[in-house]
Amino acid sequence: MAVTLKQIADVVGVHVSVVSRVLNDKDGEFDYTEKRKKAIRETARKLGYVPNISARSVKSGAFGCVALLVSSHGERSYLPNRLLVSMHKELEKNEKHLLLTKLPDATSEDYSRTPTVLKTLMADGLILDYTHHVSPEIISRIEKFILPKVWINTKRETDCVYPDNLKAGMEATNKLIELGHKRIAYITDVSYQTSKFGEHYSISDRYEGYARAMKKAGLKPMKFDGEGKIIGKNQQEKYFTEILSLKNRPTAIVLYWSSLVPAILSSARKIGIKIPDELSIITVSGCTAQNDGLCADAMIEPEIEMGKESVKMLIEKIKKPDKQIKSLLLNFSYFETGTVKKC
Amino acid sequence: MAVTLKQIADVVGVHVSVVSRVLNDKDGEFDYTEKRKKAIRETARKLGYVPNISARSVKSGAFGCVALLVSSHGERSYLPNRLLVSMHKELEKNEKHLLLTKLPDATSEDYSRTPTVLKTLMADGLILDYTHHVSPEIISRIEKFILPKVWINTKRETDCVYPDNLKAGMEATNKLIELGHKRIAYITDVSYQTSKFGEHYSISDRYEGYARAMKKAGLKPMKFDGEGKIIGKNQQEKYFTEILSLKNRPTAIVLYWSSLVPAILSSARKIGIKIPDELSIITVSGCTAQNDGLCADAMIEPEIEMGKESVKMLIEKIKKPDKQIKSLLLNFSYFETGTVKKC
DNA sequence: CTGAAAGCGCTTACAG
DNA sequence: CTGAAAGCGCTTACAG
Repeated sequence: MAVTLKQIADVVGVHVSVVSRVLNDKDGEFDYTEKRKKAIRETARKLGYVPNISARSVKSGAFGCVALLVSSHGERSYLPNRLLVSMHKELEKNEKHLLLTKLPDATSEDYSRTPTVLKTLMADGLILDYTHHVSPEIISRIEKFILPKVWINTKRETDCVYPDNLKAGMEATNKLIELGHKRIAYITDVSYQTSKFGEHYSISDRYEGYARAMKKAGLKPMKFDGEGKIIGKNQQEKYFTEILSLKNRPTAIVLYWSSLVPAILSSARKIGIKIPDELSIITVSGCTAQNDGLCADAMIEPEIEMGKESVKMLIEKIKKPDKQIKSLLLNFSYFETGTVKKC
Repeated sequence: MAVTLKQIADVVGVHVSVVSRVLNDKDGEFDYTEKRKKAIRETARKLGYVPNISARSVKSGAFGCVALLVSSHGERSYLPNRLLVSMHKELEKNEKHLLLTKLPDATSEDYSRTPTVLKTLMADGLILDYTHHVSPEIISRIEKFILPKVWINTKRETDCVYPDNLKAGMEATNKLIELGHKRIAYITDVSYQTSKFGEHYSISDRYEGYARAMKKAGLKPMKFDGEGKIIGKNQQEKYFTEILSLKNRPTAIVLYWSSLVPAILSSARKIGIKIPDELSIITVSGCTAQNDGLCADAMIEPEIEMGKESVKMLIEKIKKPDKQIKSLLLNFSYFETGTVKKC
């Protein structure tokens, strides 16, 4: 079906090797006549020749491709637009493509099925976008896999790029402390189910950052976690109404994730608590939330940097597969919408 | 570096063909002894054999891979999490991988550089995630490219899967009309820059849906588009304050995209307009906004369906490359947060 | 019933 | 200076 070098060679009346060299501009040391080169190039164009990358790979031993393996939970997975775009940008500089693969889901029955990228040679390296929800079997299979790899969004000593969630929790809290707040609550993401394979490191780290900042300022942590239960969408407003009706209600809130912002806002509105005058809010969220209508100040995940840095680290590892690289921590940025004020 | 069939064959003392057949379970018609088969399998495991997919592709002529080409604008591009995940899910059923490529950006200097996927055979088909910001040269090069392709998120007669933006605009408007609203405003996304290569079809279609619904109800359209100018983040609140202070101010708003929700909410709050009692809001947004803290009722883009249906269509086209398939329109869903009320 | 050989499309070291 | 041949890793039709 597809046109091959051989077909061009037959039409022009030369050997495939000549065609290959001319089309790849490797004719530097060869003195093919301009006429012949032109004939080859034109025939290639006329026939609609497109080189077959597989054949090239077999020779070169490289794939020109990096695979991103993403852990997921049902329809959700940590795969933000900005992360992908910045990975792509950095890969482009290195003339590599991006292959996307979802890791088997903890909620699915086949949660230890090995994905094809881990059973086949099809990339030069792996980026593991690992939040949680991945079975220990798969993790160990990944670790044993021959290709160079870099982890993102998880906490590892080496070969890893991840956001500094502890610092983010600390910064958000300090910001509120500096504005004079004393009763600062930390609210976990009660809308989201934890995994049977454990929690994401950000859950403990963000809280830990908050707790340290509070302790350092001599303040008592106030943590609300719904007692570990998941609170459905239509119960969330009630949940916050209870918190905001407490005798010593918090004057400021640090929120694990922005999913609960609507519930807090509408609850505050109904009770008659004005934001930011009577209640300050800082949440954590992703880059796109800034364009998608987020209504609270937020610590924004360093998705762009994570994409870029992980690719750079992987390229380095592809060049020197045995080298262990010290992990890289990334800072969050701050997004202002006006939900934070002096106490 | 990587282990090959030959190495296994040498260790076990058989021919490569035997190894290939045993490891691929193609030994049905062959009567290799259990002992030999076991030796081959164990050696493969011990050496850490992983088949090279390129070599396989060269033989089979197929790549087991579908490329997604995404148009983009700077760091932005239409690449929602749910779209990717659902594509991946459907591709997995067909044992294909997903290759991600960004199309050259209208804002970059090399906006007509052909991406490698369009110069090389590396996939069995293409999905074109085309919003706008792509140069006409590239579009025509895509159209000429030999592989089967399916377009998404754009309006084409055939080989295309796209959200019914006209209907979405109509439904949002009708919902407000049924609740008794008469002064319903349509507000464009004044925060977003249009492209030099034209607009996305959703811009005219959503408005057209709104306009038709208004007309049918005998109401006069009220369109606010900032006179075509881009309004920066710190000017948006003022923009809405002006609109909401008009003598005959709208009692309801249909919003092109959710990016402006924070500005509307805080503007309404300051003027003292209660939501939803005195102002109803319906916006349009993506799937993830539902988890990322969207604070307004919204028509949600059918990202999951678009991913699934586009892959199904492409698989069909890969089987029958010459077949033209009638385009598929998808419905938006409705996300309720409580910003809509009777007038 | 089994193994050796041909061939997929390409590139490049090597012989003439 | 040029062209034919070898070979990348794999699969499978074909000869013994």
